[in-house]
Amino acid sequence: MSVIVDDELWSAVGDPIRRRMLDLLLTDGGGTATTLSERLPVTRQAVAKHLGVLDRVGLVHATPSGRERIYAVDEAQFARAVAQLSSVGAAWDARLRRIKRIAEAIQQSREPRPET
Amino acid sequence: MSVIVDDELWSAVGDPIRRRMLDLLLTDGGGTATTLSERLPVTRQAVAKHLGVLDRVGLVHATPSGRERIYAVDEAQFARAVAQLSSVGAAWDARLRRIKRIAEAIQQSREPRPET
DNA sequence: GAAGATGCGCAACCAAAGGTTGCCTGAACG
DNA sequence: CGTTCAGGCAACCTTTGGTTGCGCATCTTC
Repeated sequence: MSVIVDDELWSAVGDPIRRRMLDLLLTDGGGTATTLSERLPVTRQAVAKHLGVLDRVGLVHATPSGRERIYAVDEAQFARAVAQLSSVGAAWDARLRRIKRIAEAIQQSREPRPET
Repeated sequence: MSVIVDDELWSAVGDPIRRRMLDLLLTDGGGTATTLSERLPVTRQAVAKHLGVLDRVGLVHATPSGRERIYAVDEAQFARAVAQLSSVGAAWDARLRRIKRIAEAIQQSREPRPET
């Protein structure tokens, strides 16, 4: 029962800069490579590349407006990414619980009378 | 309110191969670079490097046994990683809900009383 | 409308990370 | 012993994230 996710989507949100970009885009409702780069520790070009990655997996989409390209989060796709995140978290959490339960059972059967 | 996580921990589980490795280690209760590589699409050396990364962030630890090095998941640290995953998922989920609620409110206020 | 400012895309280049092959050491076992 | 097999090391390649530099297009302002 392995945890299977869309590696492309996951790796898109796996980058810390891209996570912060998504955060900023969600907070502000949209932004350009330039405006984003002003609030990030990387150059505009780096931001542009990240936007390209996010665009390719459909997490954001651009709207040309004059000489600007305004990017906004695609909520549907973003929701899918969040769902995957949650499902992996849940699956691993469940697995941890199971392991802990088993470990306790073993310990109980081995030392029915623990001291201290 | 931005989503802040331990980037080291996150990027450790951000790699798809490392996620599958953790999966395998959890399922089997432990393993060596060699045994893991047999079930992964990469070479033993690549697996060894990944194990090094996971070891450095404390997600796994090795137990020398003869000429083997048996790796196992550190459950406490792994639990922390899972918690971070979940918290990011939850935060983004909440944000999505809020946006959707606002969007609905706007639409409602616009529909009964259209423009100007 | 021309001139400067501003936003963006492209190209070259650099460094780090993931991956590979090859080799060598050292424990296990006949 | 000699063989075998797991693991560590080193060299090298490719991808990816990052930078600088430049050119083009679009605003803006006189």
